Amino acid sequence: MAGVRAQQKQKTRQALIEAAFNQLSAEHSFSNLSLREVAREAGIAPTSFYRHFKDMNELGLTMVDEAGLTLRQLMRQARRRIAKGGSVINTSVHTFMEFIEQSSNQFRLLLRERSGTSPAFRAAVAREIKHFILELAHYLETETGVEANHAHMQAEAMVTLVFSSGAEALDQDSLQRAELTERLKWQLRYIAKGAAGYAKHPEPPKK
Amino acid sequence: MAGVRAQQKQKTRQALIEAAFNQLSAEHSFSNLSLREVAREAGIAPTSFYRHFKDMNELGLTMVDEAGLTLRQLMRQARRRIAKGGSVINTSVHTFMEFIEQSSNQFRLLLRERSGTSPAFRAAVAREIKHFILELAHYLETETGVEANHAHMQAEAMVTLVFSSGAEALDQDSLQRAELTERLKWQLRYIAKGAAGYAKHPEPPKK
DNA sequence: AAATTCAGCGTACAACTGTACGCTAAAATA
DNA sequence: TATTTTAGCGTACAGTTGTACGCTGAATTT
Repeated sequence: MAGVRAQQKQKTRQALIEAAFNQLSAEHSFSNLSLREVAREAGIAPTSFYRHFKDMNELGLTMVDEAGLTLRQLMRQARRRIAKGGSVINTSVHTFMEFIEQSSNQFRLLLRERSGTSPAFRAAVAREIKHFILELAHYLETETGVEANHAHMQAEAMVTLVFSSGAEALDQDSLQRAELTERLKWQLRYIAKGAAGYAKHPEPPKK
Repeated sequence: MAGVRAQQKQKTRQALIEAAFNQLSAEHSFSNLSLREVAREAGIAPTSFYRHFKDMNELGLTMVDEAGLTLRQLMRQARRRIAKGGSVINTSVHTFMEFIEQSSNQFRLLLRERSGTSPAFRAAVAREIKHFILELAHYLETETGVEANHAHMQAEAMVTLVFSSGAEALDQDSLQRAELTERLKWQLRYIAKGAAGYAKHPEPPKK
């Protein structure tokens, strides 16, 4: 049983999602996408939209999930690179910038809806970012021996900076982007250095 | 010459601006305000709108300016408080949180349009934030003796964190807000501490 | 082979949008 | 006082939006 029917349905569902992502851009945000335009780009009649989503809102939440998935996959990749001996800051920043370059519209969605108009959206994005933060916090705690609460605040600050730089990077060419990345790394180092003083088992002063 | 005519014009112009700010909220962002609704709330006919602004866009830019002005006034106030002997971090954070509480819709505008769909808006917001950063950078440089470039990166990171926390604070009650503020202060301290190592005239190790 | 399910379509409608155009009355100017 | 200027209004229109409703034909189930 191939399930020809269900298979086709999945396909146009995906077409809708992709059409919506395509219409996101620097000039077009989710909240002013129209159901009709999305349907048009996906190649179906406006009314057929409802066979897949009850709402534009429901589409949007699905898109947030998808963007979150991409982000999590990237994180896993970063972890692998780090495990292979890459520097944490370098690898993470570099990986994140790849995300922005390759999936800019997915990032744009997360970025904008984080402070957007729909509470459900904001919550969904916050949840995705939380993953990010928790994972980093855990890493920092075990790896640098910083106290749990401090590790969490540190992770939070770092993720905030990375996201914010990502937002700036969206508008920039690769030269500016390289400078931006350098600055970001410095800023992350400030935090790492500043937070290092709060280790669980305070190590004896170096040397 | 009171200029009765011009005076009245200014008044309804301001009414338009305030109507627009009123319609901004957690659920309503600038890009989906409608000219007609704004005109309705301001108590004028839709077509009269054009006597004051060529565009909704032009209205929006005016609003960004106004929000920026509020922000700058607040900054000046913070500086006065600091000069009177307040701690820099405490005073700044506290002042900023006042801005968010008292002018949440102005802050919402800056927050959202920073990563919004109009390049002109993004530029305008960026300009306002730049003021903020430059001023802080200058303060850090002269006051803590950190090297200029580092001072700027440090200021940038701090402003980013403050803004980001402000965004979160918008959704929260005063208890959560208090916790958030505490966390933010820690994070700022990380940065201050971490960046302190890059002073222009490296001071001899303390004591 | 007959019956059921259902993705997609076309039509239709009411609500709302931005804005062109010309009028009016009051303020400003001459 | 006579003339000009202009903020604000009402009408009008074409375009777009979301979505209710009923149909169709092919895939699926019985």
